[in-house]
Order: sequence, then structure tokens, then C-alpha cells
Amino acid sequence: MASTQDIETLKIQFADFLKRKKYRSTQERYNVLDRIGEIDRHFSADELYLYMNGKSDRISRATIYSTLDLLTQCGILMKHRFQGDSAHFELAIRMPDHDHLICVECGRIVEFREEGIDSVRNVVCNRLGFRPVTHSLQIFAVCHDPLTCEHNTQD
Amino acid sequence: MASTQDIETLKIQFADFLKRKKYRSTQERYNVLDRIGEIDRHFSADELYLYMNGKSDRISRATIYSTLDLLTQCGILMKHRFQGDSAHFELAIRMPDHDHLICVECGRIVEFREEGIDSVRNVVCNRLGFRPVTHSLQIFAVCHDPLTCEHNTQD
DNA sequence: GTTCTTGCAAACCCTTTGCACGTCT
DNA sequence: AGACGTGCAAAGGGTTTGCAAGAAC
Repeated sequence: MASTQDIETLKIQFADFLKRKKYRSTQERYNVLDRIGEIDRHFSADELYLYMNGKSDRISRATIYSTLDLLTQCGILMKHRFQGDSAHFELAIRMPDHDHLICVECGRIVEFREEGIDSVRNVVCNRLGFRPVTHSLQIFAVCHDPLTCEHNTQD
Repeated sequence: MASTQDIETLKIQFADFLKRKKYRSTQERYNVLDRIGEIDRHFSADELYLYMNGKSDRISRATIYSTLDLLTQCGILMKHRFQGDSAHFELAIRMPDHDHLICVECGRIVEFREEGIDSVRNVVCNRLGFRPVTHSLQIFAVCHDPLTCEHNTQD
């Protein structure tokens, strides 16, 4: 879970973004960011919608989607598309520049940070004439010990 | 475009897979693989559907989706989810283990192969106790010369 | 002959959109 | 006051599913 301090910093960052882009500062937008700060994992738009409405923050899906998009635009959130249908989000500060290993047997997702990816990113961008912005690496793998993997959430 | 030779090899591989999994060998399934061999780029299920029906292979979307899924399961196709809505597929043999750089300004997709990713993959799998199967790396970047980037296909 | 696959259309899920109302500036 | 954001429900796009007819085994 992000600290209150972290969330306050992000709110300032978000406020700056909104002002710069001439979007309005609304209570709903800050509420979304507050609630995201309470979630220490990936979440889908709908999970956030249900979570917020469960907490008696009355908010619509339209606002959730729109705010998630703004938060992604300004770099506060990372948006991932894993194999499933819905996009997943998480605070970028949770684990900066981390990537995901996905077990092809059970769908479990393990987060990791491996510095080597930075040099791959730079080498490729230099070769092709681009400036890196971000990346998404997903490693699909199976565990050495299949028993560990018996959280069968899919199949 | 994959050579006829390549496609014949893949058909054998596909036939083995179908037999092993006790799925039936149908003409439609082989037709799909044949037509994919004629396409030298990423394609969506619907693009393949339109392509095949344009060639007077009468085939339904249901069969396309189901066959693409089988071909992905047996490793003949790679399935990608770029930022857009629909999944994209391509023959795995087109460019083995390549990855994609996506221009965040114009959406252009550049394919590349960088060996360094293999060691990242192995390091991570060793550390976490997995055996690598495959991976998907997308680098988001902007070109050094914005003029080169003026194929604005989105925004 | 039985079971699986196909084709079609409808259902489905996630996401976006249109519109009336509310809120920010 | 004017413009933008919100909530709701309906529409949209991609994908899956139910069912009857057809093909593989």
C-alpha cells in the first residue's frame, strides 16, 4: 500500500498535470487516486469500480475509465494488458520499471525487477534511432516444481 | 511470406498436435494455416476472416477464432496484444523470438531481435525458479527525428 | 452412429459514447 | 454563465457461445 505521503505527492503531480492540460480538478478524480493508494496490487477498472462503490464512494464506470486514462497519461499509473480481457493498472511508484513473469500453467503473475532490461532497451533504441520512454516485458514460464503451481486459476 | 516448404512443415506439426490432443483434422483448420502462410505481417482475427472470405474460402469467424487458438497453443502462432483492442497474430517462424518497438507518437511498430533479452529471461527464471517458455517485450519510444514519425495512424 | 466441428446469430464482456444534469472556473 | 465532467444507460467492437446441420472418426 502506498504511504499517505506518497499519495499526497502524487496528488500534487496530478494537479499539475490537470492544470497544464486545462482539465478540471474534480473531487472524483482525487477520490480515484486516493482509493488506488489503498490497493497494493494490479487492478482492473471494474475491480476499482466495485471497490469504490463498496466503500460508498458513489462513482460511475465512465468516470473510473476516464480518470484511469488521465492517470496513465501523466505517468502515475502503469497500464498493462496481460493475456486476459481487461486492462490492469497499478501505481508506477509501487515498483518502478518492474516486469512480469506469468506461469503458463496456472496464470500466476510474479513481479520482478531485472536491471539487464535497461541495457536491452537502450541498445535497441540506439540501433533503431528512438528515444526510450517505457517498456513492457512479460516472461511466460512454468515452475520447476509443478506442485508449487497448483493455484490453478485458469484452464 | 513463408515458403511452401515452411508451411508444409508447419502442417505436419499441426497435424501431430491435433492427433496428440485428440482434436479432429478438418479442412478448415489446414486452410487457415495455408492462408496465414500468405500473410507476411501481423494480422487480427477479423483481418484473416476478411482475407479468407475475399479469397472465396467460405469460413466463419467462430472457426477462425478457434483455429487461431489451436495454432497458438501448439506454438505455430504468436499472439500479441499491442495497445489497441484486438489481438494480433503472426507465424512464430517469421522472425524467431523477435520483439516490438512501438512509437508512442504515431503507433508505428518496428520489429527487432536483440540477443540480450535471452539472458534477462534466463536470469529471471533462474532467480524465481521457473523454466522459460517464451516472452513478449514491447519497448515504447519516440523517434529522434519527429519528422520520420509523421505516419500518424492514431491521435 | 457417435462425437466433434462448423456456421450463424445472439450473447457476452470490456470499454466508449450520447445526453441530461451537475460542478468547476 | 459557460464549459467541462459526471452518471446512467445504451451502443460499440472484439470474442465467445448455443444450437442445428455437417464432417470426422
